[in-house]
Amino acid sequence: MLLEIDHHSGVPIYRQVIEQVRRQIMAGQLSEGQQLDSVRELAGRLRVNPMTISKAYALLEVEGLAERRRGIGLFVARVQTSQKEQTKARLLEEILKKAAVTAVQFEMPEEEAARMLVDLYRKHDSKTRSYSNE
Amino acid sequence: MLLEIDHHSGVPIYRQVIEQVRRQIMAGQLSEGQQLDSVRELAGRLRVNPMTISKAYALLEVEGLAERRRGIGLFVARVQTSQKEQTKARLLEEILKKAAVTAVQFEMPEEEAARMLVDLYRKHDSKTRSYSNE
Amino acid sequence: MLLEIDHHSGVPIYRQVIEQVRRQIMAGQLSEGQQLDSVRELAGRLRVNPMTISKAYALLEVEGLAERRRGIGLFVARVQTSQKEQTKARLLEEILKKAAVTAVQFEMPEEEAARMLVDLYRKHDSKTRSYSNE
Amino acid sequence: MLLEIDHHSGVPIYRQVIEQVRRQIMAGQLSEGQQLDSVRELAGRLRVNPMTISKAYALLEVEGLAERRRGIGLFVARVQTSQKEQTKARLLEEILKKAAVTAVQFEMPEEEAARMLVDLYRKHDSKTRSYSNE
DNA sequence: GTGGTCTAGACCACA
DNA sequence: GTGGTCTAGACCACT
Repeated sequence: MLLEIDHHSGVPIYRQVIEQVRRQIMAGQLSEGQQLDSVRELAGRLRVNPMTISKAYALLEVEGLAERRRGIGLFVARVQTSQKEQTKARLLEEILKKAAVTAVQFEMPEEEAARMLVDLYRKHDSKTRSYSNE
Repeated sequence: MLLEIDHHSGVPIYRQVIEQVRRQIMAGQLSEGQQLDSVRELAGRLRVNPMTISKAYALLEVEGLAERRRGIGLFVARVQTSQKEQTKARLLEEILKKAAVTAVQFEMPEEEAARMLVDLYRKHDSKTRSYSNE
Repeated sequence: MLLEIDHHSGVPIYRQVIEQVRRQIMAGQLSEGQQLDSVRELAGRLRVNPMTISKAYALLEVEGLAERRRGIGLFVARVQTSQKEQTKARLLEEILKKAAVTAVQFEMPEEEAARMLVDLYRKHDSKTRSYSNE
Repeated sequence: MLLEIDHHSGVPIYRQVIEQVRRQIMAGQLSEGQQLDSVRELAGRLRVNPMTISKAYALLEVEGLAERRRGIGLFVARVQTSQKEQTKARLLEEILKKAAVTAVQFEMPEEEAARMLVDLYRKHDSKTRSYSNE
């Protein structure tokens, strides 16, 4: 489970954890039934207070994305594929819209914005693939 | 000076003000030397406490984007064009990168992401232009 | 953390706090990573409103001299030694220059100015040392 | 009458005016009976609001350093030599003390502080003399 | 426990 | 008229 915490972003740590776990579940990088890192392990690795992780996990459970199995740990819950697709589409549209609005406001031509997006896409894609080959 | 405050976003009001004024300065919608709305006027219009606006303005001054002239008001500061362009480019790249990463993670093909971006661009662009024609 | 506030100087309290904390950090009396007094504690001790202290701390953070760790407290940030030395040298030169200009303008001979400076230096130095021996 | 206003120092303009005129009177650069620049002229030259200069002049009059002759203008008042010397000594001690305290706090050796003071003294002195020869 | 944000309202200083 | 400062007190979020 790869998580990156930015201590200086102003975004609460527990939210960063939720956000990233949620994304990975949506993207299928964390699949149904898979066990999440234990609170202690994750807290130790990220060097944050265990209570913070515990809070994030509790909220993921409330959200229905994770299930607690007593005495064992937390597992990725079953999510309707349709709902998953819907959420993914919503998140994508949100972020693309922000990008579009910024480009319009700063007067970057649409072709240039699209080109830049594709460039960044390819750069990130190849990096990701090389990781998954390791 | 058009500002929109979302009281339910969780983002502090003063930060929303800073963010939007900063963007408008960068985009040239607020030009060098132009006077900003007075603290009291803006506070009245947005229905927030004057101190909240004052805090936002103070931080814009610290950031070097605005200059206070005592007893007169707050004015858009002189910003090096090169620095402005640099900041704009950085902001654009940041947001486009987030979009690209999301698209990769959710396995949306690059062409589709680019097409969606252009769609949203045009939609927002035409909306903006119709405003400025009013 | 020893701070002295002069309520009658006309200098805003939050600025006096910033100024003194900044100096102590520069002088190494507050060292990297050290925790500052909590907002409430300092406010109580100095008998001022917590918001006033909070404002000072927020600006120290903007200045890069302090780091907030949410829910924990404020800590002295890591400052490059070279930058620290530079700042100290600048501050010293500024104040010495003001003194020199005044002496020239009031036609006090250079030897007398230097002698007076050394006298005052020793007086203050011995006072400081006796404090630290308590 | 040479005055320099720093619009970014945070010190009120009228105080900067008072401060500098007072110093020049103390130093004898403005001598008893000499006429001060008119409010309009000085305001025009410094590019500040005439009311600001007017306020400064009024306070100099209250302080007894200047005398208003109706219909003519403002003149440097007669000041007891003893009082003048006293004020000069006080101002000098104040500024030298600040320098000494800073040097002690930043651990600059007294000899180095004294040497630096003398250097700055000579530099400023020679600059001043060359001006007065023009 | 920590700091952050906001309000309502007062008073000051500046131009 | 402008912005700056401070207070008292409430409520929130984070650890």
